[in-house]
Amino acid sequence: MPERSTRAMIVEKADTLFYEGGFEATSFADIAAVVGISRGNFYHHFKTKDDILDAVIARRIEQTRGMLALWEAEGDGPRARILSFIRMLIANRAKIMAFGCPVGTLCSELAKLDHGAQGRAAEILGLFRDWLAGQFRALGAGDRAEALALHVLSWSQGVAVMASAFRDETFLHSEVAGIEAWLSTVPDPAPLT
Amino acid sequence: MPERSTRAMIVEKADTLFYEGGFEATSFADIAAVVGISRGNFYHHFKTKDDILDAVIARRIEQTRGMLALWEAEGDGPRARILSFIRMLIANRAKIMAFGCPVGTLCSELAKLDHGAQGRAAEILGLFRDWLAGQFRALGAGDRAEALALHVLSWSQGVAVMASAFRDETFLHSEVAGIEAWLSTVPDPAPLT
DNA sequence: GTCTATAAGCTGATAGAC
DNA sequence: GTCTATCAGCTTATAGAC
Repeated sequence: MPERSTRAMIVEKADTLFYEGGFEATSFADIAAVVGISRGNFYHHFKTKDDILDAVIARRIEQTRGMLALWEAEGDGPRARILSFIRMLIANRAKIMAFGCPVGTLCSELAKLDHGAQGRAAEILGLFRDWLAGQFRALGAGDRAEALALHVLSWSQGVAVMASAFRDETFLHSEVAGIEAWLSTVPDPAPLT
Repeated sequence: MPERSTRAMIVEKADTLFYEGGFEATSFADIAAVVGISRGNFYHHFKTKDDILDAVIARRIEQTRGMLALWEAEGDGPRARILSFIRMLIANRAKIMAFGCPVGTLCSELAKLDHGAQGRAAEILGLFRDWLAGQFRALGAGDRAEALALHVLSWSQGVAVMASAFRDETFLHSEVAGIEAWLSTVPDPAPLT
């Protein structure tokens, strides 16, 4: 299936370019140049730029599902699984300091563009929220599981924004340590939220 | 000074458009249409689009300084002053849910564009950080004042990203309540950070 | 200080040869 | 399935009349 290969390559490169340069600022010419095809050929695979965005979001949803399933399978208990999520901030720190969180920044950009795909992009955050809520439930958080999940997700989004604004790796590490310390108090965290 | 008036109007309208639609997606034509001048006239006041961005950032820095000075003058003690900052999230909730935080989203966009003004935009966050750190010092936080300031700033950035991604006002209110509850434990906050 | 007219280049998108 | 050639429209930016 040579067709699927080229198409998959376009989506993969577009994903990276949308992340590192933004959706609107990335042109067909940019993607075509990286993939190594002509602009004309492009339209054999995708009719509009929005179609590429849809494919990129679908790819990210699929990859997120795969990652969550992996953490679910490999993590030794819910606390360790939540740590897998938090430590993404460390594992991807170079890219996060340069470009922020791929999902958070895409949601922000699409919101400003008043783009119809904004809701679908937010679904990726929803996958993390639901998975994290499941882990907190397993920790005995009960009704507060979803609020705790949103809190961790929100905290990590804030860290990503700040780390990229200030390009400050020390801050990133100390906030991750803060999240981990907070997590050790769950399911009975102090005053929060 | 009729010149300054037109120039000031351009900066004011550009500020709003950059916030609500993004810097790159906003064209000279968009700004000119809102201000009510021709595109040609535009270049009498600003030579390049980057010049407008510089002016917008300078305006935001000035307005932030003014706001911080007001909170400083009117706030009844450091705890009340920090609450003034936190409650911006509530006061501006409609715009935050639609477009995120004006400063955080601008920093994120400029980072992706690899724009030279990114550092200047981050200075606005720096103003908040330094002011908050001063308040935490006044609360007796000592050496941890700056870390606590960054934590509040980061927390509020995360809330802004999540509130706009999910368009969820309930979440926004409950996180603000969480920040306030956490603040009441300072200068001796639990496990944190 | 504001306007119209215009330039050169990039944008997303199309048509049609191979 | 990939290419070249082309389109209309928009972009930032300039020149020059009033």
